[in-house]
Amino acid sequence: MNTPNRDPDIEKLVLELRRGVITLAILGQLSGEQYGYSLIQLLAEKGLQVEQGTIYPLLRRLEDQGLLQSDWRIEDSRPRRYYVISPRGKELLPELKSEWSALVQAMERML
Amino acid sequence: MNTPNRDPDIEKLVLELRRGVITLAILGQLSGEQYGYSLIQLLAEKGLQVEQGTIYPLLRRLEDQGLLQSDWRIEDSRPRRYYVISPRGKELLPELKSEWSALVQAMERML
DNA sequence: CATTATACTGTGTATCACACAGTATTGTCA
DNA sequence: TGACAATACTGTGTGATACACAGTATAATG
Repeated sequence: MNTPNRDPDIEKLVLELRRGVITLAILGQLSGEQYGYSLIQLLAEKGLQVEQGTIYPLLRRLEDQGLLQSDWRIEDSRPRRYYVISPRGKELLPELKSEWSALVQAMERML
Repeated sequence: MNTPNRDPDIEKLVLELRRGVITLAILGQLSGEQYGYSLIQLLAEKGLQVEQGTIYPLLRRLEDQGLLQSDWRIEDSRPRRYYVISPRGKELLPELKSEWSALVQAMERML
């Protein structure tokens, strides 16, 4: 993975760009249930590449912070930990969204 | 400073959102010369609050990385360190911009 | 002449994305 | 059937970095 053949300077900057956004993306997508692996694929589909080593710890962290809920379930075959946004998360999401669009607008004024 | 009376959880998340963007904003604004203090005000005008403790180290770091150039000058009264984008920075900026809009678009699909 | 605004230099800390390593199960297809 | 890829997770370590906090010093303003 890791978008090859690209200037490593750019790579680092882009990584920092993406950084904060990942949490917002996850909260936005977890109105419906997802487990880690499916979430990675979902985000990739929408154009956001995120590593396993990023997603899994992040999901646990967000659950610790009370923004997500999870339960460990054995459907189908493999056991999977399913995550959904929590009430607290639902409460914060719109505010985060509006902060995001404020940021996007500020950037539009600057670029 | 520090946008008062706001949920500290949100504050932390917004901070992470803003994080990577600051570099992009600075590069975008330094087509014209600025010194640290004036840059802070310029960004604030456009809607991006950044602390002194963020800007000054960041400017030095970006110069170390070769994205900015500076010279120390005594105009008017006080001595000031003036920064401009470097050739290298000019080279990377468009690529960073397009990564940014890709990110914005991905977010639009998700929110 | 005291206070505020200007303008900078540090040091320290917490957060966090990702690298890397490891485990185990379930297809798939030759 | 047996190797290999895909699926699905846990865990540790590292590097980057925004901001807090502290300090210095000059200029403008009342």
